[in-house]
Amino acid sequence: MTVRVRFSPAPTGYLHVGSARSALFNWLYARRTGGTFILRIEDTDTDRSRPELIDNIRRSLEWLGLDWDEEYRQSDRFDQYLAAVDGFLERGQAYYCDCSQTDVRARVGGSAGYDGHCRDRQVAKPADGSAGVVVRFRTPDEGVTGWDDLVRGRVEFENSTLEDFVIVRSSGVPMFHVANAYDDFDMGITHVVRGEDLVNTVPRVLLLLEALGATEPPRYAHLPLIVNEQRKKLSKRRDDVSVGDYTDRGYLPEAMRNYLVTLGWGAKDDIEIRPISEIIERFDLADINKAPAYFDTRKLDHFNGEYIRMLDLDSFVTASLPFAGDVDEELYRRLAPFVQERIRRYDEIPALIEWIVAEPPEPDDKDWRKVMDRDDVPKVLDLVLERLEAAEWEPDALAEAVLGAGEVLGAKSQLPVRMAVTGRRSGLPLFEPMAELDRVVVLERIRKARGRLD
RNA sequence: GCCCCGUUCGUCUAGCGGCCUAGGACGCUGGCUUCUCAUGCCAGUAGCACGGGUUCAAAUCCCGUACGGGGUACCA
Repeated sequence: MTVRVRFSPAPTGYLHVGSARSALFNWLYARRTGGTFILRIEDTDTDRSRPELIDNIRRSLEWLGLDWDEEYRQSDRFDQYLAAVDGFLERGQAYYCDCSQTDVRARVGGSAGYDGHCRDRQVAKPADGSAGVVVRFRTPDEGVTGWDDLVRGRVEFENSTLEDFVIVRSSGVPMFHVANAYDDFDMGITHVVRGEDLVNTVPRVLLLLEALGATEPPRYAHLPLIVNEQRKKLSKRRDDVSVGDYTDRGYLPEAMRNYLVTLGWGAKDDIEIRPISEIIERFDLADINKAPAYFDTRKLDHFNGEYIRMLDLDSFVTASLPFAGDVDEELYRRLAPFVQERIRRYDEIPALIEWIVAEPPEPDDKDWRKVMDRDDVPKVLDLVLERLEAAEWEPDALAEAVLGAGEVLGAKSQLPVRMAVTGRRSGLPLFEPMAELDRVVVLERIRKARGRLD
């Protein structure tokens, strides 16, 4: 049996990390088994779907390196779903219902559900354009519907807890459950891999599948949710989680993808950071955890730093240059080796190089005092100034001039000079970048700092 | 309320009855390397939610409790 899996986003928002993880696990399973990975846009909610978001979702998947083999859009297939529903209607598996939502709520009480009011009322098929009539699927009153979930084991629902749910809106547009069941059947989906928030839709889809004549439903694997620090499902509103946000902040797709894999799954040999090919070799749906996982950006940052340091110089320069701001490319290339081992995200770059390509930042008061409030600092700066006037303008000579001054005076000289020239007490190695600056600029910065000491 | 589910270091995970005085990773702490910071390397820190069973033996199996989560739409 050839594996066929699908990632089925609704285009109602940007692709967020939870959905990305679902897509990733589907993709991994397809690639692992030599199966087919399908992208199916579930845009049956015509009010909420935003066509322009489809492109964003596709781009985010591409960014993550998740390539798909087939693509469908449910809005292209409404006719087929409706034809299937006609079959249900003819066979008495579904019926028209003209109850308003407020009527239903009044009868059923505050809690949700439907009381089957129209089951046998023989509500007529509405004439075109008439509002207020939906199609409901007739669910069994007894028995249980269950399945063996690849992640969670046996899950069962009492059919009595399932109300006759709506499958076609009064607008005539089919709803999620039918579209989902029809497509999984029609497309020969063998495994449904998605978030745990969808478990309770399975019995409905299973019933629909049966009504459709499917003899063998797909296997289901429900992934544990990715949660925020409050242990709640990641939400687009509360949490800053769209994949695009991460590309903007300078994360590498490989790092993001690798980190996402560790949420709910772990390789048996304890190696977390590894090439995607090795992950594909080892991945299996049966090994996925049941418990929710917290999306820890600190660990993501660590992964990203590791991936940044794995890059060769050319790749690093090409990838990070757009984040570096207004810099000459050749100059940036010379600084890049020092930058590369110091950052975990590309958006940290500007702060590291601003003293070289522009002006140093205004020093932090505490840092300034910590470095400069020493009796020997004025003497040190004076001597450094004197030696720098005459020094050959290249890194080794600059180091000798500055560090030598310290030795002569028996004082620390690197930190005060760093503070004077870069405006900070930490950062890139001092002398190589300093040699990129003009002598007059460096001398002026040191004199200015020296002036503040009197 | 009703339905479904989860629980191994602060966090992510390995573990699927003996190899576990529970392993790895992030974080944190300390050390070495070093022009600062960072990288790299080394060391340390901290956990099987609780209570009953089953078994010669339980983190691993069963039951209960507690806590947590998901769902409960003419969203998906």
